[in-house]
Amino acid sequence: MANESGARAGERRRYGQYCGLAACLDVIGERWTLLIVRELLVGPQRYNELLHNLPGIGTNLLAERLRWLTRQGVVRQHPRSNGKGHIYELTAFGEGLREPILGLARWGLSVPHPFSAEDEIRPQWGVLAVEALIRRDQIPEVDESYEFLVDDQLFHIVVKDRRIAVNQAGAEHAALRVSTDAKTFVDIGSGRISPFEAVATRRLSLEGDPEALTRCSRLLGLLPAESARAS
Amino acid sequence: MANESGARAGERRRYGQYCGLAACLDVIGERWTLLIVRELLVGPQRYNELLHNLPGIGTNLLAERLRWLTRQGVVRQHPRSNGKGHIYELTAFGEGLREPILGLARWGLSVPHPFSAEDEIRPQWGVLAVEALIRRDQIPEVDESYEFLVDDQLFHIVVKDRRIAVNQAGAEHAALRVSTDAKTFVDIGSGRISPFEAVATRRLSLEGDPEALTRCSRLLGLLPAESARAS
DNA sequence: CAGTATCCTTCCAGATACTG
DNA sequence: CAGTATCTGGAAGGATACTG
Repeated sequence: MANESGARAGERRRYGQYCGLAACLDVIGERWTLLIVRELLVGPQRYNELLHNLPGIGTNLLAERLRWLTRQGVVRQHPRSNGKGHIYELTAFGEGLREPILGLARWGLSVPHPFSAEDEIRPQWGVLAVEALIRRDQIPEVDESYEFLVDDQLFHIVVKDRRIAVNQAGAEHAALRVSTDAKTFVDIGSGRISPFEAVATRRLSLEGDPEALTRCSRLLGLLPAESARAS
Repeated sequence: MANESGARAGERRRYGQYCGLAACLDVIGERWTLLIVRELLVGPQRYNELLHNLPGIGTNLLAERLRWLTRQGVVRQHPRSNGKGHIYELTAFGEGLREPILGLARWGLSVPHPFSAEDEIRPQWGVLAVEALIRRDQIPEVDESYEFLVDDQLFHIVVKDRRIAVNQAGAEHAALRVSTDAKTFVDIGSGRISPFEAVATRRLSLEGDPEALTRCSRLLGLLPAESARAS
């Protein structure tokens, strides 16, 4: 009886258009909603983790959005083994937003002046940036993996048989190990600085095969594609 | 001096996150914005056309959004040859939203009950639905084209050398000509009815090679992929 | 920890009137 | 025709205090 104001199913504002995009926005178009999905794309999280990772959201909004996304089948809430509280995760349906969201994120990185100096940052957004930047048409022919440590987030890209996977945790035998802070990471992703420049200014440290760095940079679209010569 | 309330550049609500997706949503995340971009993805339009194709938007909102998108470099406004008024079109930067938007639209079509009976519809949304449904991994090996007449919108898909293009206007030698209304079209796209069912109930008429219909349906993901047998 | 309840501000829809 | 400006009720968003 309490949630009548903001969440009565089917009565919230709709575009009322017989169009796939409008239908999509009816579900995930409200403020904050897509950012919640973004968080869950990196992995399941608890309520308070989400609250922390979405600076500015306000607890009522988060609760309302989670309720809505659960009703819509985008998010699932399941009790934790210890019996205390629950954890939120994407359903298979919600996972279907991964590609379009990565596409939007890539576009966002290409916005002329996307960020302000006071903007908040969380290391997992670096994971997202990497996923967004991967060029499916620039996959190296060498099977190898690249490990990244962004603040305290450890993850890696695996290249195998010209296929790509991004995984949490460290890689066993990484051809390249990159260590940096989240801000530098996103700056590289948005083209504000080059990976080489970041190394030179000691904002980023590298370990491993220099050739692998070139392949990795190319994979992420940070260098001109294939066989282009430096000018 | 008049637009101080809603449109002072750079002062509007931002997420304030150092993240590509947040930056993207700072630009196109507000209500109606992405639908305006959708309209312009199909082709340039004048103010009043946009007003008509975005039922419910309200003239002030449209004006404000167009001003904002122009400032952001997503939309360009250029005077028409006859000197009267101007026409709005996407910039190259705005065009960069095509893939993610098509992805969102495809996802929207997969929402359980996306539409309501009173929803408005415009034929060009059918063009968008087709673009959204194209499976890059299911391109026929036969070079041919498929023509669609959706209400009064004529367009076609060209398959050539395993590459795809969607164009306005009719095709010269279409292997398949499909004629239907926009609602049926979107219903097929969202899987509510099959193309064959639409033919059987005379909501859709076909002309051309039945084999081409199968290839085209497969290309649009309306039939199980490759060599799968009907069960 | 995981949310509700409350209060206040901002944004949006729709109507309408106005300008070049 | 192609917009811009203004107004108003109502809905959504934001901050914070509070509860099981």
